[in-house]
Amino acid sequence: MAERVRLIDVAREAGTSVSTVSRALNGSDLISPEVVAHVRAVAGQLGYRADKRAQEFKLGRPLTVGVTVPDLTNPFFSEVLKGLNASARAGGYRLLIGESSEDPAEELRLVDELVDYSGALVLCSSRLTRAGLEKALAQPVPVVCINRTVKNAGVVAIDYRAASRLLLEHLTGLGHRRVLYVGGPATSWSDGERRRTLRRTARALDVTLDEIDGGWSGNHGYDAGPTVLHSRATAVITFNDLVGIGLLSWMYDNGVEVPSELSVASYDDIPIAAYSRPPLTSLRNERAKLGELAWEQLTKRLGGADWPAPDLLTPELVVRASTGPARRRARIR
Amino acid sequence: MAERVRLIDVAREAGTSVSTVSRALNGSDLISPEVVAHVRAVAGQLGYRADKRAQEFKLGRPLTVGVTVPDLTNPFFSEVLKGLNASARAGGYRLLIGESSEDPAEELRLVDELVDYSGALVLCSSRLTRAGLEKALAQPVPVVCINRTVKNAGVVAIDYRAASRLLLEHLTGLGHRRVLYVGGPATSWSDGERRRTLRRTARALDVTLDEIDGGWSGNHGYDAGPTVLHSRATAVITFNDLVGIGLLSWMYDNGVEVPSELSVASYDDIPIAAYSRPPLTSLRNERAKLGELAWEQLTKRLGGADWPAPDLLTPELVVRASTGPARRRARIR
DNA sequence: TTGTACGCGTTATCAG
DNA sequence: CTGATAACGCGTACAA
Repeated sequence: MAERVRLIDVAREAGTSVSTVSRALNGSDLISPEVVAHVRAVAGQLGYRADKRAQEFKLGRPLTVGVTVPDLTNPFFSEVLKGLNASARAGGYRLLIGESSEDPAEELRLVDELVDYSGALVLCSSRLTRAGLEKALAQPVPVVCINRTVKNAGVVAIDYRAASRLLLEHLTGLGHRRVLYVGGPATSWSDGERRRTLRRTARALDVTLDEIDGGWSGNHGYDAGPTVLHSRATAVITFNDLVGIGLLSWMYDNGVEVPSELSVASYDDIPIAAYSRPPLTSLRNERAKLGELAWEQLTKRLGGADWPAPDLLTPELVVRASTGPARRRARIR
Repeated sequence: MAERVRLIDVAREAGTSVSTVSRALNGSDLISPEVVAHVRAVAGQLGYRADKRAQEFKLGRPLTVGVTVPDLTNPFFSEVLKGLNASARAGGYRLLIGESSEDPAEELRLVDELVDYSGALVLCSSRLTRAGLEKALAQPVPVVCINRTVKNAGVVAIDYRAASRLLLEHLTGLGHRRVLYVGGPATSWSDGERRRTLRRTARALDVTLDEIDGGWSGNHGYDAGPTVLHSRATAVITFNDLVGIGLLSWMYDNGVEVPSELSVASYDDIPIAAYSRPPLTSLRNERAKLGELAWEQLTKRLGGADWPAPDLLTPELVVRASTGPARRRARIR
């Protein structure tokens, strides 16, 4: 374990001073080319590597963006992280991750902890209460919220109004008049938005909309099976594809034909949605782009500008075999 | 944006010195309780928060563990990250993430970059060549490899020998004598291990094993459909569940009955595997535990001990409906 | 028990 | 153009 080579070692070896070495290495403007070459040579020879931590410490805020997600294993967040990471990295920043386990209190602790090491924060699908969010925004670093609208912060979100309209219009176009929504986590803002926009659109389209609570995983969808079956809906919209696939699975296990007896559609269109039986009609959204836009907002803000207007991403309906014409259900159990 | 309160501000306000404040706050041994109380009170009142970066800078190595994964959206890695993150956090460390995009060169760059900010490194399913791995291990911080065996580093991996045996024994028990393996990414060590152990076990069980190349996503499985169908195998083992589900989907689209005409089994048993049609027979492994064990090895090592012996996790076969008795296929196209 | 002074590794300021 | 030197915010010998 060789001793770490420091700036002063290079200076000594090059027969000059630390300032010169620093300048030579950082490409300062006023310095003789020969010295630069010499210093660089010596540095290379000695295997010198600047201590990035010391640099950033000296320079000010850390080039790190702290991110919180409710659950690392949720494919939606994985892709957001992917996009955010790529952009941030391209901008010279690194990602410090925090997982709240869907727990608002934990999320607040995370924010409090991450901010100590971060120059900016991204809250992905924050589960914080309104009050909690206020506290988070009071941090001395810029904060962007993904899928959560809020004042005085960056906002990047899916346009759920458009999303819900696409879904319901598709279903009414197939003749469905009675739709059931299987919801997501109670703390999820986007679940609230989905419900709100669905209700509103349902009213406009004269569709009867019922709602039940759910969650975000396949289990939640599977467990909702009996309730769904006993409802009078001819079509179901699920919080996301995992729930949708779980529900499809229950229907299959219980001999309910999809889509002839029941249509199922969903939000997100994660890759696996194309491979369910039947393939799931879903709303494609650019999740990675959510992360990229979050980073864009951050850079602008870090550059001294005010927060840009919220970025709203309009999803696209991918129609697959899980939705079909409305028909009276053959069997009721 | 209030000015940041520093140690010296607290000292001034408390009418004492920085060292006293520092000691009081850090619970030093020799200091009068009253002073401690007083300092704490003042600090609290001023809303003092230690600059963690300065602390860590002063104290030495950063309390951060850098992690590389080939792809953030691969569910396998998500769960590893989840486990690692939870453990590391419990140990006072944070996770700095890096995604190599399945590119060995990029992974090496990542290692080189992350090490500047990390007190330890975890390479998850490293795609590095042997030489690249050598370089990575030459870093001045301890490195743990997940799903990759190597000398002079921590190693945590799935026991693929046991895994492959479980799979093949299950299939031979159903009468299959001709099995096809649909492989994963060429740079994947674990794909290599799966092949190696499958071959070896196939020989022992007198099973004919064929292999084709694939990848890690549903598309790879779907695209392998025609080749699989035209092979003479009665059972297929796929690199992972995503590939398996993609393959199932192709079989369905093309009217091939699973498992009556073809059995499909796979590695990993990600949650969605239970919801495919038919549900996928797969090898359950504790992915989160891989992360936890990696952290355990790291703490031991950071504590000054030698690297512990590699941790091998034995998977468990979850038999579902995608595997059944071998039968001559009804149709060949 | 407390305070002073120094150092962590770097960059920036200010003389020269 | 270059070299001392002062920070950045904190912990801790050493001295008192």
